[in-house]
Amino acid sequence: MTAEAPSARTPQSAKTLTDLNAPQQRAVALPVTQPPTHGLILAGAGSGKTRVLTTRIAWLLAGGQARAHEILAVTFTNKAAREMTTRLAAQTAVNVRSLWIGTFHGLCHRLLRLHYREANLPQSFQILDVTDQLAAIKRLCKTLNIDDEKYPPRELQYFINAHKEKGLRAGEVETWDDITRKKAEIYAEYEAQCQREGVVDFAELLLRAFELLSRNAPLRTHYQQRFQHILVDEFQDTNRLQYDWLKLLAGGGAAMFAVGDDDQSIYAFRGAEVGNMRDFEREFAGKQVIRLEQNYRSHGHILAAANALIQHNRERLGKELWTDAGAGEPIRVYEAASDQDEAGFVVDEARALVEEGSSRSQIAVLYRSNAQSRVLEHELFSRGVAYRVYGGLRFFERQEIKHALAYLRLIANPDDDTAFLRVVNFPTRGIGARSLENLQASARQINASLYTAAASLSGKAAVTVGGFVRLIESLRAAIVALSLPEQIEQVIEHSGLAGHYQNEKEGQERLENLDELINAAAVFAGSDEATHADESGGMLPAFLGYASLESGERQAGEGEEAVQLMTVHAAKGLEFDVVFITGLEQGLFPHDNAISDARGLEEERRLMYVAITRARQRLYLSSAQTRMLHGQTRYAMPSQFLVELPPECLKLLSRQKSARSDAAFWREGFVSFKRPPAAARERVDGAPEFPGGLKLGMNVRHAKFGFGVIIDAKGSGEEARVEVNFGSAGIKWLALAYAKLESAST
DNA sequence: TGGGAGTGCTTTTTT
DNA sequence: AGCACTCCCA
Repeated sequence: MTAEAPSARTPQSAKTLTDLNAPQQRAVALPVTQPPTHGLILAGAGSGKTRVLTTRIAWLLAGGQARAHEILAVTFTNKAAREMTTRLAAQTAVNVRSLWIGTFHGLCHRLLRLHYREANLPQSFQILDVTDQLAAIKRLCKTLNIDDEKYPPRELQYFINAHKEKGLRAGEVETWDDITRKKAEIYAEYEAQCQREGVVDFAELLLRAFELLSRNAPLRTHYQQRFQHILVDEFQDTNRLQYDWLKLLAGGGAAMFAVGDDDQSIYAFRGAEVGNMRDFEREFAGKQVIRLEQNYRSHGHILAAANALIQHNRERLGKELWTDAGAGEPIRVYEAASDQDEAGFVVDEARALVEEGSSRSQIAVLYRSNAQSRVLEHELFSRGVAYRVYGGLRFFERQEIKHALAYLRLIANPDDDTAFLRVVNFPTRGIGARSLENLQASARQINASLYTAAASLSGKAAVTVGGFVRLIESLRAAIVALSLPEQIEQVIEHSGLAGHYQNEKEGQERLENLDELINAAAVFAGSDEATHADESGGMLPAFLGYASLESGERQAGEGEEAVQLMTVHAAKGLEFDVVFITGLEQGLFPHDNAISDARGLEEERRLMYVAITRARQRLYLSSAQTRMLHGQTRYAMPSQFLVELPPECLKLLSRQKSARSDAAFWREGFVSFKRPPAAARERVDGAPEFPGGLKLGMNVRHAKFGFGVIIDAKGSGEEARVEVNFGSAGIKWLALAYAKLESAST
């Protein structure tokens, strides 16, 4: 029961409820019962998912159904967590701070900070990000004398994380051959190293928190009784461990409210299990499945295309979006001769749109892989169109920031060998590989951290390495009484980082970033997050944790008046008036690596579904017959996804003027997805010729595989073989002596 | 110690 | 092609 007059807020809450459509209302007002009524909300793209989630929380609070501290809301990104908090603050008078809203990792981090002893961690434990983790693994391999040809550190990292995400410790790994057995051994050594150094990686945050609750009955009971309502966003992206963690927390009778869209599951490649949605349906008794299918974002043709496309997937829970907005404009399709031509087309259209009054920031250019951005950027740049690329280095990943943080980490936790090695000789202090090897050897001998070992050195190393230790000690003493931003400022100055970058040619920007770090610390110190975090262990460790979990803004400014360039993955959750989906070629989108197996292809199709549903009013689809990739020209057929779209939603654009009517025109365009385009002839000129008059890039026809494009060739005479891309029939090597290939160019 | 040359990789990515 | 990483030499 909420003590302070809920009646005062009820009218407002009732009003928000009437703003919703019927299924949204049902979801928001899912009754609070005992035993609990769980909700699985299948929320299609643009169906008001976040709104339902926050309104549900507001409804629970306003009606006195739940108290703030009984609510746990989990998201995947910090951005989503922030957005939920902001929206909620606008919707309810309850103090949003007393709710637990955060990412899986953020919440687990909080649990571990609060109960570090029970979790068997030092109070000052630090978080390893992906880069730190890889460095730690490389270092481990070196100490253990592991052949990094046979066991590449990256593979080991994947191996370790994949198992942690399934909830498996090194001892629980299924070993069926020597390689796996060895990897499991390294995994065990890695765990021991992390434990010794007092560091946890991202996956460990989750696994450790899970184990903490599953092994410690009093704690488990405490949290199970506390959280009566667990709400999860983007449920389709959860991995096994996250799902188990949720189940464990909900085990005491909490109501689960999971919102997700199986059709937008595009992270299986990194461990997300859509199957969790099916499992939820099976495992949570007393659940209600509610479908949100009304789309408030896109015009009709765009939605029709998305629906038609996704229907080619077999593994679905089933859902069909509809809108009461009109059909809108047809989807514009353009088949370019080359990637440069494609870029030219995009920029032509974008400029025209801007001239007609469109905002540049409402135009997004999407692509499957980052490598594709180069050509687009070049064209936008040379023709003076402002643009922003998403992706790339983020603030807390910058070299100078990581250096500064490493000093701070070492001050907070001297056992952090990763941090030690990062800055022991940066800026250079004459500590070379040789002295470090000696140091590592003596550290191993006395089973202590590098820092501890460094303190007991003698001889020349005592001067250099010992000097570094004394530097850290004096920094720690000097900053102990200072505020967080002052602490960081001191460390940057007296570690020698500032001096180093002042002398460096390109150091100016780095210095500015270091200033920005001080700024970020000041902002952090005044935030709610800091108040939460400071409950356990002081401001500095709290800030370091924040810096690891919140990698910071991408370079791109979201609202800026610039055309937005990003991968389809990065576009998930965003929407734009105008969207270009580029590079729709078989082998690129869907990507080669995914085409061969059905599950991979379905994920690619979901990716395409996500891309299409980003568009509000206008959607462009483009492909290129020729593309420079990895320094080589590649030829490809248009993507099979183009063929899977309903032709009546499409309009083919062409550089050539046609006397024919629009309708006849697109019809011909549609056919061209199945038959090699006539324009392909142009690119055959100049290509090397092979026996039988065939050339690279030529369109051919095969009795069984149908139409295709020659993309490579080997050998000559009787031995001559060509590689042909047959689109949806796949890519095949054919011996010219046997395969009857006929030229299909007219 | 730092830079230049040689080598290999290259889908998507948050925490 | 472009980038990150390693190795070797001055």
